[in-house]
Amino acid sequence: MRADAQRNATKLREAAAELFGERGLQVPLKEIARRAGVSHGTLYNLFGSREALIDEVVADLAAARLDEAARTALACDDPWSGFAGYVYRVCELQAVDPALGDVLTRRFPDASRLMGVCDRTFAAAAAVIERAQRAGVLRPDFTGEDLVLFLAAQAPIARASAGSGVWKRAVAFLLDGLRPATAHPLPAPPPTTGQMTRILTGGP
Amino acid sequence: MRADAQRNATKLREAAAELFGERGLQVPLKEIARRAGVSHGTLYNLFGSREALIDEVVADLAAARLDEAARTALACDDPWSGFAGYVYRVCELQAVDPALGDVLTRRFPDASRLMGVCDRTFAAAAAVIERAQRAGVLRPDFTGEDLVLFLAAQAPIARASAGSGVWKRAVAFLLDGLRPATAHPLPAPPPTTGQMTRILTGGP
DNA sequence: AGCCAAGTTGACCGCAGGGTCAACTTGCCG
DNA sequence: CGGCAAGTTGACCCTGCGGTCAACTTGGCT
Repeated sequence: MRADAQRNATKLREAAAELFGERGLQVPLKEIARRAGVSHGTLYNLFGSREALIDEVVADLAAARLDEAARTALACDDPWSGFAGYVYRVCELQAVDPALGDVLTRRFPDASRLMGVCDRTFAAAAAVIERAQRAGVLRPDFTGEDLVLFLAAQAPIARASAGSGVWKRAVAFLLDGLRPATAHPLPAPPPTTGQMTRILTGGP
Repeated sequence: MRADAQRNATKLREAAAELFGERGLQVPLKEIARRAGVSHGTLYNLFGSREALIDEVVADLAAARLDEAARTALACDDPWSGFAGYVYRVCELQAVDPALGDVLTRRFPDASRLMGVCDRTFAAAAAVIERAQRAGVLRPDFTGEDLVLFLAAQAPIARASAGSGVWKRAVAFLLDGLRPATAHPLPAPPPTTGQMTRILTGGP
């Protein structure tokens, strides 16, 4: 790869990181090219597709943050605090960085590394949940799918209320509903992972 | 108004009701015209704008359903059952009819009658909440704004999970978090109505 | 320095959406 | 039944998106 191509790729990665972070993963590619100061043709030449760019720019950063949240949660002595802190933290990440909100929704199935991050995060969330449930501090009928659906639903509100922290209230209401002592029977069976995916992607 | 214009307006209203109900209020106007079997020019000629069409087609129906839900809630002897049933009912309306989901989000500020429905619904929700709080069965720090934000966040999930009823789980978790006995202090002050509106519209 | 492959550019295509309007058709009244 | 206003049509404009590619520029090797 020639030096100028290297430079352009770097500029594009930087611009993409900025715009993804500001406005989510669906920002127009031409706008990324514009901010990077190169032609959009160059972007297509160097990356080929939005998914490839996402994989290069977002996947590692998202993985680092989400993995760290899971690690912190599991390292917490109190399983409930670990779980509650995890939910707050992931919501906060979504509030601060719109790109992270798009990770969990699986709206970019061709970004393979990102899908890997998504899968790992789902497994981590399940572990955090299970630990709390084994400790008897989290209602046993709450599933990983429930949590992901909650996070996905909150994402837009978290983004829009990043400054005021209003999203924290929704998390608090949820958490108060997840303690075993307060649990009432649920009106519907838990969604399968496939159902969850279909609901998230909006597809059939 | 000439007879053929009358007929076309009726066909357009029917087609709009169908498509709004199937796919929400942002359905392309040209598609409505296509389903009605008329030119899109006729649609613009007869209604002038999407908002006007919405006001004619959706506002009354939405008002009827939402008002009925509120009436039922207030007529319920048990304030908690009234409140809980109201939340379920509104979510169900959103699940069954995507157009209703778009009503609460205030995404069509120029549809004045629809905004009126929105305001009345907000007031009704506040009344349902207040009654339950006065009876001591609903935590006192839960506000109408909180409920609207919840409903707006759930709307896409309710739509996508209309068949399976998975959305009911989210409602159930919320309700279990709203009983006074289980309430923990909230991590953020309640949003003002203005904040809520800004969050819903995504705008500044 | 000279050359050529590597890289860049921006015009261009297709598509979809909102919106307009001159030319046409047609309901309806005298 | 004739004629005109009312109404309809679809071609057309604009914007903005993803994506392609021939023509140009330039890095860097010999």
